[in-house]
Amino acid sequence: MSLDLRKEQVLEAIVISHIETAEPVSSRSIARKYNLGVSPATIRNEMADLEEIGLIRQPHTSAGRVPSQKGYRYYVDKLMKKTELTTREKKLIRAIFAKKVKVLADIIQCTLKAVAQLTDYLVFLSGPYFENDVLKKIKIIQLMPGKALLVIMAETGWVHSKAMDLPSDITADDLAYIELVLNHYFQGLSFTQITRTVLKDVYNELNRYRRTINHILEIMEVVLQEEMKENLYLGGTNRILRQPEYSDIEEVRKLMNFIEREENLRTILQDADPYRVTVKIGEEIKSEQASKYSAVTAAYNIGGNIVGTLGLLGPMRMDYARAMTVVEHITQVLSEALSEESFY
Amino acid sequence: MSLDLRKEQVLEAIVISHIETAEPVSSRSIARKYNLGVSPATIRNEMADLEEIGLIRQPHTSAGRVPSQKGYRYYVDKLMKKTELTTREKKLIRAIFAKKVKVLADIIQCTLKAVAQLTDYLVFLSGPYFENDVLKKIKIIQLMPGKALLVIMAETGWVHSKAMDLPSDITADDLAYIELVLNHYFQGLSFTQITRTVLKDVYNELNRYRRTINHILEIMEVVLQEEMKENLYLGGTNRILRQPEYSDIEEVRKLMNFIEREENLRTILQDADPYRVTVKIGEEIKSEQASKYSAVTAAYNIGGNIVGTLGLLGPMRMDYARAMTVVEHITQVLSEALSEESFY
DNA sequence: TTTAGCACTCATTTGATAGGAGTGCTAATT
DNA sequence: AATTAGCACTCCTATCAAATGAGTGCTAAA
Repeated sequence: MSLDLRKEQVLEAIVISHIETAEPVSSRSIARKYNLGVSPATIRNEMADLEEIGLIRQPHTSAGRVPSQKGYRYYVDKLMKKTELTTREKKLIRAIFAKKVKVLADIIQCTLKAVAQLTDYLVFLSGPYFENDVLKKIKIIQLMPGKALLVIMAETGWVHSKAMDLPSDITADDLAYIELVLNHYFQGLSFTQITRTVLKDVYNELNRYRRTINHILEIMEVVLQEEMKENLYLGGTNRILRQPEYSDIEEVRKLMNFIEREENLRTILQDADPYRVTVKIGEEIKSEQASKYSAVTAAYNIGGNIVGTLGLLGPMRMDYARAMTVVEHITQVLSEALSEESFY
Repeated sequence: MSLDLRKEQVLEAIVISHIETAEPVSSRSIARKYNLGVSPATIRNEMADLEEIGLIRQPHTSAGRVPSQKGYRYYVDKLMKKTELTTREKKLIRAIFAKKVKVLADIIQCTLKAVAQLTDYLVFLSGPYFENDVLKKIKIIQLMPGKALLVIMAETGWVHSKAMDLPSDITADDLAYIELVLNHYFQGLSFTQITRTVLKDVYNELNRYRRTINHILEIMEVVLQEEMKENLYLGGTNRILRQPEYSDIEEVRKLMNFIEREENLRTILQDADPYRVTVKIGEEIKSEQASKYSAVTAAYNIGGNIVGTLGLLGPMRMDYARAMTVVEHITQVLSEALSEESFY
């Protein structure tokens, strides 16, 4: 479906104006603000047509028009112009990320903070995960009697370690043997494969150390799951209250309810195209409760491998151009920050 | 200041009723619901007296009474009866904590979740910190060329480890030597002492490894700071929207603004008496913006050492008895859970 | 000392009205 | 054939007065 030029201009005017003011847009205000060189009456005619196609609608008979979900989609796909961040804003972002942060959690906090400074939407992101990371080596290092360190090294260079208690009758030789077996079974496997399969084989092989191996495998599982778990972080809850749609407390409650269920946000992130900025408008988000929201998402990477996704959630009347620019830029900065050095 | 019995009964009725309904309490409703054996007129007289002392006030001339900050304080100190959690609720808590959680972050999540199930107030807690934990031993373990693991063991049994990159020209002997020196200087010192002092001495002693030692000290600092940082966790933001005081969006904004500034919450936790459940009402919280809120806090411990504090924040019209019970019980469960085993 | 009774206050609800923004349609204009 | 001026019509919103009712304070009687 494609519209003639003037219809597009009218639609664009309606979308832009409504995004800005949150109010229905009247034919007169379009004639005034956007120089289309025609009278309100003409615009009204066009509006009637646009409404028939379903791109805009009227909240009630004597009101102006607001874009429909379809209208926003048309706008995003065909009319929207890309925007840029100001140099000031870019500087701001650099400044936030500039602090030497060595811990993953801090970088995530920086990200949330940066986005919150740039938009009044909800920010959420799935923490880096390494489902496909491949295990390079396992080490068990005895720290003192009854206490050892389990170290898991991955191909990507990430190292995970966790302390654990040992039965007192385990000797250094035992540990060395266990380490050998574990490496034999697990080396070269991806994290997913490890948790799914081979566990049983190992268990049998190391039968005589049952108590210890149980413990070790349990801890390995914890570590791996920790690593593979796509942690979800959320921010901007205060900011979004500035959006006029949330001057009604009921709407706020609904929104809070929606984001309270983590899987809602997870789904949005998972449904995103990993290779480009994705825009989901209203019912395009696969969740009944989300029919009034829109989400803009983009993936971020470490050294080129996609490891997580960042998203903005806001009312359907979202500044899509802005949101896309922000999401794109931030994921890029985030990727760089993560790729720069090895983290814990 | 002490009141005669009937005044106390009236005050108690007003507080309880207002906590329940969030509405001003009339003399008639007291006469009806609480059998004081007197007429509304008598109660009105008592109310006039109570108002004069400043324990209650009238929102406007023809309205009932609501407790004042002083009134709540009197109630909490002298009238309030302790409540108990139902066995059902206790079971619920057990269930939430029962899942095998090995990671600190998970336990915190459990805590937030449990409290959110039990009350409709904001929950927040300062994560366990170990300012006074004493360093037992440092180990540097080479994993592969250019990569080593820095392990910090504390007297409490907690073990922290972090991977780091090494200059390629460092030998195993070098590392052993560095380890020796570090232990020599740091062993037996508390984490606070380590970050504050001795760093310089070490730096001089290990001058010839400057590049490496810089790196190691930096990482040590990160680890220790991570450990000492009183992390702040927050939950229940949705739940508190159920409180009728937050059916006005402006109030919500103010509240969000208040909790957005972490130091506000930090201050509340720091001001708490570590040895008992603390109740701060209205202006007793040292923050201008908090004059309409109340907070109930209690500390939790690991093996008897206090390591953090948990708090509830709500409107002044808070169910103090309930809040205190919940806070007390949860901190206890949390302490047990944390003391049970060694975590990462 | 208590309480019935009543006048008084003031927030809230209700209903009616006016105003205004905006549309849709028709007929005139270009 | 396309545009537009003009006007009737719709429906939301603001305003105001009046009614309502909850609750008090005070006085006088019990």
